Amino acid sequence: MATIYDVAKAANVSPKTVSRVLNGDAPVGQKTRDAVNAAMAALGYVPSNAARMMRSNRSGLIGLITGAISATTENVQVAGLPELMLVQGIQQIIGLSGKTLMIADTGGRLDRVPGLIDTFVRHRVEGLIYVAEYHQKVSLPRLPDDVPMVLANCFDDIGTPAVLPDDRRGQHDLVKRLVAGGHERIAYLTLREDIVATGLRKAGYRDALNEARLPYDPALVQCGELTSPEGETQVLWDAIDRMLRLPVPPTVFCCGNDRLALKVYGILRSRGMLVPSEISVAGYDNYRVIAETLYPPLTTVELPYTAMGVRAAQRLIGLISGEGRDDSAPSIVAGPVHWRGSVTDRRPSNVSQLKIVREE
Amino acid sequence: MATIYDVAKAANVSPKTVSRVLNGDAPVGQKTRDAVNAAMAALGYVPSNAARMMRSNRSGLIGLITGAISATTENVQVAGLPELMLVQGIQQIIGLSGKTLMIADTGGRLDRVPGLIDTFVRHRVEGLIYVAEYHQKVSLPRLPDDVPMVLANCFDDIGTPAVLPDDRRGQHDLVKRLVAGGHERIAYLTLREDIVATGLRKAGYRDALNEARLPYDPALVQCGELTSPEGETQVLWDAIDRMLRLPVPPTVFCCGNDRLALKVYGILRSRGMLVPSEISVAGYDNYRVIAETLYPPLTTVELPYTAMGVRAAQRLIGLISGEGRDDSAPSIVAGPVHWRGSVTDRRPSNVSQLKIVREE
DNA sequence: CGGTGTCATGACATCGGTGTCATAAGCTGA
DNA sequence: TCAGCTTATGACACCGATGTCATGACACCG
Repeated sequence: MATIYDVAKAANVSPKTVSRVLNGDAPVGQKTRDAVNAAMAALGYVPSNAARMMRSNRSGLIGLITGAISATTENVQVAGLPELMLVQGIQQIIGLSGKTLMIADTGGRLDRVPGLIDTFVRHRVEGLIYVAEYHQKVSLPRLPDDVPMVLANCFDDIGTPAVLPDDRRGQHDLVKRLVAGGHERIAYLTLREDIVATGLRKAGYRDALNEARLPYDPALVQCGELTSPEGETQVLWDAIDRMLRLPVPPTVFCCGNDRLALKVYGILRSRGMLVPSEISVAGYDNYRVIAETLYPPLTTVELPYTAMGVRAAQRLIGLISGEGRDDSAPSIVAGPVHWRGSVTDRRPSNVSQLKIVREE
Repeated sequence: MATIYDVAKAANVSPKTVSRVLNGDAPVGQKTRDAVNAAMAALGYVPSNAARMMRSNRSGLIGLITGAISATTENVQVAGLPELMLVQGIQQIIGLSGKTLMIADTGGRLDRVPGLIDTFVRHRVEGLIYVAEYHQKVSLPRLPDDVPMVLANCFDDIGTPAVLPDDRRGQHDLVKRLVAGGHERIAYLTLREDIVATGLRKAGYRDALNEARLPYDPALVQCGELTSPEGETQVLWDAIDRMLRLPVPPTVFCCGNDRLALKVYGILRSRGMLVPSEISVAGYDNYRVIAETLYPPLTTVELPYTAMGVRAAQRLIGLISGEGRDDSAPSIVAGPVHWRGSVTDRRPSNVSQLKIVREE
């Protein structure tokens, strides 16, 4: 591969002049410039980032660690894929800043993280983003002091800058809208109890009930997910069965995520109940392949992954350029409710004052 | 950040000795070694890849270009997400080889590819993999001669090494199994006509019918997908309606992909037909979030993305180490049929001789 | 005891760019 | 006409590793 010396020789100038043409950091005569450009084209010259980096000490690299890619095989359960949109949001901002994103995947094994961090530090990344597969608490090995890090979709004990979804508000907004639509018996099939989002969303669910002065009935809140997929359908079936047999059964099932809602569709239909005319269903995530493809399309809350990615990248860029410590609280990003055909209002009501995204 | 000189000074040795401790390429006395290790730990020294690369001219980097990540927002239609498993398969092999994968995303815009390639060449990647979102023909800008490339899930005119899914055989295997299960009127709701896979799978469908000496009825093969999601449900509804009104209606619907099958579930059920007791449904892709979550779970053909990724990475590693031109034909990778509850056999039959993956 | 080989270590050049400084040419204005 | 400035260009050191070669200290062998 041609070097700057080859180009200099071919153009009959000094290497430094070639460098000046490349970087435009000092005036170069037109004739010289043309000669250099011609030589570069003829030799197919591409400057070496390694050499440039050595001198300038700026790699232009941002490291991204994620389990998102590998999450597709194992653990489909919890993770799903949409957190990749987080990566995409990060891409957008990093690309704009002229830096290059290096993505490394944990392959689902947390014990690989230290190795990946080491690789990144060897490459002298200017900053690091860690993306978790779902909202959770993490604890990562310490980095060298001069490598800033931002956590996306997760947080830790030691106040590392983080970007998180507003699960509490999301569930609240959805339930509030359901209440406005006349629903008073709102069932909630939650995700596993040990998941951070579950606690937050249950709180949001209660917030909305309280606001509307509706009673909270624990019988309407049940866990619909298992760690392993075996028997999950059965658990879900039983939970739904119990709730439908209540003296005053629910008129709508909120589900912990869209995948669960997909399952609930099947179960309700095989019980002969029509969605949405006899029973309404709502999800969470706005996992579009599911939510938009289901028949009828699914009302759900968007997990604002793209926006979170954008936010995380912006915070990192800020840390890199500002050099200042960023000790501020986690950024909490809320997503809109997507109102689709899987929910019907129980009575006419004026909902125009609500900020709801309406589709289709 | 500490350098090898800092470590050398702290340990009272020469930089070269530190280098020897790092690389183990020459014997170092035990006491010296301990002193060096202590100094490295104390300073938090991490060697610079850039400097190492300059000297050795080996970057240890593999470039990967994909639209897969960004495909999550736009174009959900065609792409779906599972091709990320391709990336995962690649990761596995590349990680094993001790090299580092740099992933760049096109953000859905093909015009960004040249820029991404340029960035990679600047980083002196040792090889490049291009991953397409679905089986298609591509035409990429020429690379410098010394950077080998492998295409995954796509192919080009000029014989670049490629790895492709065996769409023809996949559809053939599925239909063959359906026939063995007693189905004789097999409907096929295809993807868009302009997609490479559509032609291949239709051929596979006919292959299987021919083998079984079943007649081919064009009325049973209809396109069920549109470029835009608007009105797609209607098109699908009409196609299904036409086929169900035939004098001898189909007993099973094969769908172009699992997403389409999900839609078909909804449509069939809202027509009051039970899956699978009254009508069977099969998909394609083994998009697990859909196929395993649907109720009943979906029979489908696996698009062997992980295996394709592994294959592509292996071919690239071969090109890099062997230095030999690899002009061999594209690698065609077949995936198994996943037999699940969405299809029932029409009559008892011995299918034990078929190589079918049975689940659940 | 001197020659030869192995072990342990250091001096120095080198990879491909860029920052610093020097220098030469051309132009301006008193 | 010459000091003083700008423009255009080159010489050289340097970034942080590692390959090459040299050197000194021993050990072994005939």
